[in-house]
Amino acid sequence: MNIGQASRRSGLPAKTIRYYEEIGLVQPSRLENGYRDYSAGELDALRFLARARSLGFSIEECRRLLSLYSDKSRASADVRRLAEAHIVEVDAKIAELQAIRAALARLVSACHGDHAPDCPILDELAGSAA
Amino acid sequence: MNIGQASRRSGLPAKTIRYYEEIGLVQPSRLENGYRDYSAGELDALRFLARARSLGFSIEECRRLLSLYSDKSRASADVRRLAEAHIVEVDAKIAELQAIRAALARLVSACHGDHAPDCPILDELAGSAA
DNA sequence: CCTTGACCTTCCAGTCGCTGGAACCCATCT
DNA sequence: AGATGGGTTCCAGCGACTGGAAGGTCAAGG
Repeated sequence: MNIGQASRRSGLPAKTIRYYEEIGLVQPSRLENGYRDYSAGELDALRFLARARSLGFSIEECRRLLSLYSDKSRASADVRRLAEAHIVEVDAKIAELQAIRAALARLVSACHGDHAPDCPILDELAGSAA
Repeated sequence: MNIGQASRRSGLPAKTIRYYEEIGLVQPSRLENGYRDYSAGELDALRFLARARSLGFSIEECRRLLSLYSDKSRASADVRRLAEAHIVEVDAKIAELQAIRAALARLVSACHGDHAPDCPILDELAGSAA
């Protein structure tokens, strides 16, 4: 199957699929005319990547996951460890964003938002307490 | 004040401060020896930037905020609009991360995590339901 | 046979917000 | 004079793509 089909069936842009080949994630064979030719297994790998990336795994984590995926002797504990470590990262990001959100909400609620030039948001960004 | 002091007092790395100059955010005058010389106002601007960036405003949003900050005739409603738009973005990111977190937690809880090679996490990433 | 249009190929540059490093200048202390 | 610790410039690289130019390939239509 050519890259256009692989793109449609995996949901990944063709550019991204080429990029994944370049960095050694999924390397298809080529037809005589030079076109990439994706096997069913390679399409599976692309779909796998699309899902793992959408869950926020980095490319290097995806590479690990892919190799565990194709390693028949892997221990599921390895995979679980990777996923758990990733949850910890996600939790940290959520907490950070929630703190940011709270700070912003406080700023906005302090701001009358009219046509007068004095603005507590700018005042606070400029100097007093963070 | 030289860049080292400005860095210590603003909390921004010197490299970052030089970068901000390069992109036209804060452009200090120079001493005879070529060293950057930050005024009190420029230090304020750097602190302002440090805070706004830590709240997740993009560089371009910071540029807007800085210009509102130095615009005596601005309406605080303009600032408020920017902050509110930013909250909407932050909320969207939080929601996305929470969805990701839930999906990961579900995967992890389905995985026995032992030394056997079958692993529901990989199975699910590979193909069935997302 | 020629053209059109949709594909495919490669390669290079740009995104965002820094960050690291090389190579060099300047200031101060011993 | 030399060591240390500033400062300066410029170039390259991060992650994970994305856009665009320039050109090869393929199937269908006039």
